[in-house]
Formats: sequence, C-alpha cells, structure tokens
Amino acid sequence: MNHNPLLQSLIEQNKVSDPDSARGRLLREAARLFRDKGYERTTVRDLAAAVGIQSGSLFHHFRTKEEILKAVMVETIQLNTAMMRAAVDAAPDMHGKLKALVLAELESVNGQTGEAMAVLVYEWRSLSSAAQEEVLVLRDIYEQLWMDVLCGLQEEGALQADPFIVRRMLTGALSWTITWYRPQGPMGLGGLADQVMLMLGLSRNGKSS
Amino acid sequence: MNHNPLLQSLIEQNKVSDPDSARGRLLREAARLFRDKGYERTTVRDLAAAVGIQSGSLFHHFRTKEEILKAVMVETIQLNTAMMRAAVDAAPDMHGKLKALVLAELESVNGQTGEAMAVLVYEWRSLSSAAQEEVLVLRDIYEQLWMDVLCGLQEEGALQADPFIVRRMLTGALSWTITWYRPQGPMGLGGLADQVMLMLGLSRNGKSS
DNA sequence: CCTACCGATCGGTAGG
DNA sequence: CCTACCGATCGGTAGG
Repeated sequence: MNHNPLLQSLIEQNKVSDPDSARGRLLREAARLFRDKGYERTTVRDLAAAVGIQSGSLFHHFRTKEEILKAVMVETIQLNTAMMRAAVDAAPDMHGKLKALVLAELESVNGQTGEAMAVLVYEWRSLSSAAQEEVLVLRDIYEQLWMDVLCGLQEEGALQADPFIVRRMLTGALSWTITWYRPQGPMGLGGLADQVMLMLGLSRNGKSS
Repeated sequence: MNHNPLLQSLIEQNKVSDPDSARGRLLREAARLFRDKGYERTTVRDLAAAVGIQSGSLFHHFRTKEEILKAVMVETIQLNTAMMRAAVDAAPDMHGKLKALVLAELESVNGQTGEAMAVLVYEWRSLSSAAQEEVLVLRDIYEQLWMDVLCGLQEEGALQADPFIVRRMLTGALSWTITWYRPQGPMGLGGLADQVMLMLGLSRNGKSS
C-alpha cells in the first residue's frame, strides 16, 4: 500500500502513525482541517465527520481536542525532520543544501500529504504551554538542521546577515506562502525556491562573475 | 491630548476614530486583544471588559463582533498607508525608501499603539468574504506603495528576484516577527530593519565597491 | 464505535 | 450603557 521506504521506517519506529490506521487517518484529516480553517474554527464534530464517525467516538482515540493538535504537530515534525535530513545529506554543497531545505519546507507547508508544517507554525499559540514544551524539544532538532547550513554559508562568506535572523525571516516567509501560493499557477515550488535563493543573493547564476 | 499632526488630520478626515472616543478606545483594545490571543479566542465579554462595560453594551457601537474586526483592519490600513507614504516621501533614494517601509511595517506589527498590522495579516481568514472585498480595496493602495519601491529597485538592477514574490515573502517574514521579536532584547527595530536589508543584499555597506 | 446527553460558554437581543 | 436572558454550539462524558 505504501512504497516510501523513509516513511515505512518512521512507522516502524513508531515516530509517525500508519496512514491506514484509524489514528493515522484521523491525524491526516485533522491536519488538513486545522490548516484550512484553523484549530479554533475546527470542531470535534468536524473532525469526526471527516473520518465518518460520531463526535463522541473521537475520545476513544484522544483524551482532548488539544491532544489531537499536539499529535499532528509531533508527527509533522518527525516526518519533516527525517525528510529534510535526507535532502540535506544528498546535496553536494551549502548552496544546494539550503535550496533543498527551502524546497522541502515549501512542500511541507503547501503539500497535500501529511507534512502540515503550516499547522505547526500558525496554531502554535493554541497549544498549552505544557504541550509547547514537549514539541519544542523536537523543534530544536529540526531548527538545528537549518542553523548548520546557514552558519556554514556564513563561514563561506556567502551570507552576510545573522543566521538566526535569516532563519526566523525564512520561517515567516515560507509558511506565509500558504495564503497566496497556488500550485495550479505558472510557478512551481521549485521555481519559488529559486526565487528565494535569488532574493537572498545565493543563486549561483546571480552572483557576480 | 494628541500632538501628532498626521494622526490629527486622519481623524478630521474620519479615516480613523479619535482615540479618546468610546469607539476609538474600543478599537484600540480590540486590536491589542486580537493581536495577542487571536480573534476567535477573544470573546465579546473580553472586549467589553477591556473598556469597562457590559458585553451587551458593545452592540450599541457595532452590530456584530466581525464588524469590530473589520473596523480594526480598516483603521489600521488607513493609518499605516498614511504613515508609510510619509516615510517613503521623506527618503532620498530607493534603498532608503525600502528601508523606511521595512521599518514602518516592523513598527506596525510590533507596536503598542493602534498600528495592528499583525491583526490584518493573521486574522484575515476570520473575515467574511464580503468584508474581505471591502478591505482589499484599501490593501491594494497600501501594497502599491511597496511595489513602486521594489520595482524601482529592480530597474536600478539592485533587485534580481521578482518584486511580487519579494513583497509576499517580506509580508510573511515581517509579520512573523511578532512571534519572536522582543523589544527588551539587544536588537532594536532599526537593527532588525538593517538585517532585512542585509539579507536582501541591499545594504549600502554590504555591496561590492 | 454509537446513543444520548451534560454544563459551560458563545454571539447577540429586548426592554429599559 | 445596564440587566436579564435567549438559542445555538462548544468540548467532553456515561453507559453500553
């Protein structure tokens, strides 16, 4: 049913739920609803209807609505961290690694699959502070992937601004694409990633020769 | 009571409410609450308590809660458009004009006063589509200020990426600062604006000479 | 996983 | 601007 070896290995490590299980299907629908209409506007009845059960039945799988949000965020980070590490490792140099990270985050924000990065970014304040602390541990690992590459570019002299500031600006810029980017339009996500590199003055072609 | 001539003139044109009026005070508190906890999480009882009245009394000033959100957005745009036009006109060249826009938007997003740009950005989808259309007319004027400057920089050869894309990336990047920027920290908003210019390769000092 | 239902809270109204 | 209150809807529970 599923032929992605990376995903398969994450499922076996219990880092993400099997997408064919009841829990996996619920989390996928929850991610989509939270992304499209926001956590607050999504009711437990919406969530139940999306997987074809009654609202009361939800609470056999999760104790609270917030626990569903937390699970969506945790699995999203686990999946994205694994995918982005693979993308970074595959790229030959720092320029390539950054572009791979930008593209992967664009895909995660705008993707149709389980990579609901937009939920993680925009619904953060809907999490209780206790849950935020738990998720933050995983987020730090994810952010370290970015910082390693951005600091590498700074050492090469290719990046002049503060890497921490750049990463935070990119977080906002890339997640905001969900409000305006349309996949049906003329520009693909690869083209968008090119534009981001161009904006940062990190395009290979765009450099003075 | 108020000695800002630009604000004074906007009040006389009925483009923004007098901050000392009941309406003005309510809108200022509403902007703060919407920005800090979001529109959905802010109840009409929160709004009423913030100005010291009963919740039912709110509906003498506004017919619905959504109308309060719309009014906050309309007045925010009116105020910001006027302030940013003045900032752009005062700057001597395109570099200076862009930096003035970046700084003004940073101040509006993070400011303590009525410039609640963050509400405009993050609560957009809470507006009905009818209200969105009304606000969009004002937003187009605001965005044209940015596009004039970004297109000017492109013609000078200082900007290589697509101005439309750059503006959208900046919208996300600058509004996102509200989640992490702390005014008490070591970096002021001016320093943050410098970093943005550096990131875009548009810092005067940073250019190859 | 369903039926039946709860206490709380929501935005908003009526009459003064 | 207040008092008193409404119908609807919310997240969540009990018992099967």
